[in-house]
Amino acid sequence: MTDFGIKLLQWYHVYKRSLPWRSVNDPYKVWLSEIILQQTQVVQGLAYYERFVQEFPDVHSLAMASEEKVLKLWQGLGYYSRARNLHTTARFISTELKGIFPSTYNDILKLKGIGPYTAAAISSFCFGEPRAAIDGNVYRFISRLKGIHTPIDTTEGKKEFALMAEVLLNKKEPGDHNQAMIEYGALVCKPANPVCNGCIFNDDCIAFSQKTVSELPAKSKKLKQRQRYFNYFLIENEGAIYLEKRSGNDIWKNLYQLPLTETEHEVAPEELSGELGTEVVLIAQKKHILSHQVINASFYFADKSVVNGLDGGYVLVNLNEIKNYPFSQLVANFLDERIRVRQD
DNA sequence: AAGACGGGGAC
DNA sequence: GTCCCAGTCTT
Repeated sequence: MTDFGIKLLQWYHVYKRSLPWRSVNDPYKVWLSEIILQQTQVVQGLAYYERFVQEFPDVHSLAMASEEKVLKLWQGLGYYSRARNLHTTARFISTELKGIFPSTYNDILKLKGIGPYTAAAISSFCFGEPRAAIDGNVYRFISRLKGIHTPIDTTEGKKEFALMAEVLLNKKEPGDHNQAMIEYGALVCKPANPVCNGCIFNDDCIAFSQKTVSELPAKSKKLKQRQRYFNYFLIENEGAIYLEKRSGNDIWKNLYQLPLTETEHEVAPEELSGELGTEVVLIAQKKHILSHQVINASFYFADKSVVNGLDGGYVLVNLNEIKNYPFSQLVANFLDERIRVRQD
């Protein structure tokens, strides 16, 4: 056992946060927590984890649920493919594997929605398999500690960090070691304003001695945002409105929305009315900013004839049943505002 | 190897 | 505004 590993575990046992998925050994719940926490901060995922455990206490109850129920519970968390894959995998485990969660890294890795990080996390946390789990926190911690400037989002970087993480891994207690590495990155070796003064490794930290902490970890890509223009139509029909289920490989797949036409540019209400052959009235405009695209949304009152002019299948939903349908936050916020207005 | 995929927290 | 978050899948 290395000196580093001992110091890390000592720190972890004193300073670790008390989190609900840490007090269980059930691989189902650990799996659930790991999927929820992918690209998601603990504070944001906590309430979702509690609601999922409450609603689906085991893999069979999750498998039995409809996808709409699962997506509704996931609403607001983003990256909805996580929810769809979670559901698919739950059904696979419940039926094909008789409810028995796979117990090795290689078998866990085969499951849909589970990649190298999550397979290492579950296999080490639940089954004591010595696999290094490398998430964003660990990349940051190791890059600074060892002064590695190789970009973490390249094949070369992934290999280099995987090797270093394996060297550092405490193979006697891989589960606690992995959690400690992650926790140290989250609480001490933070992205902004890391607590270098209070860091128990600052004597050994290459980046600290070279004053390059703020440069690490290095990344190669810079993501670009794309502008999109969504025109939504609120079409009321005797206490009901039309909804449409999104399909195709696009954002918000399988979530519901108001009937929609997407345009290349901003379109004036008069122009839109002309193209649709019926008058539409602008209700609200909203700029919905995501990591990789900006949705410029316009919401219109429209007549039922608009639905006939658009392609796609629509369902007429009573206002008191809308709450059962999963929506993007953009549409959910609009509907919340409209319903509040209607109740005034 | 490079993009696509959400939403919110922290600064 | 910027960057990041217990990453994975598709092309």
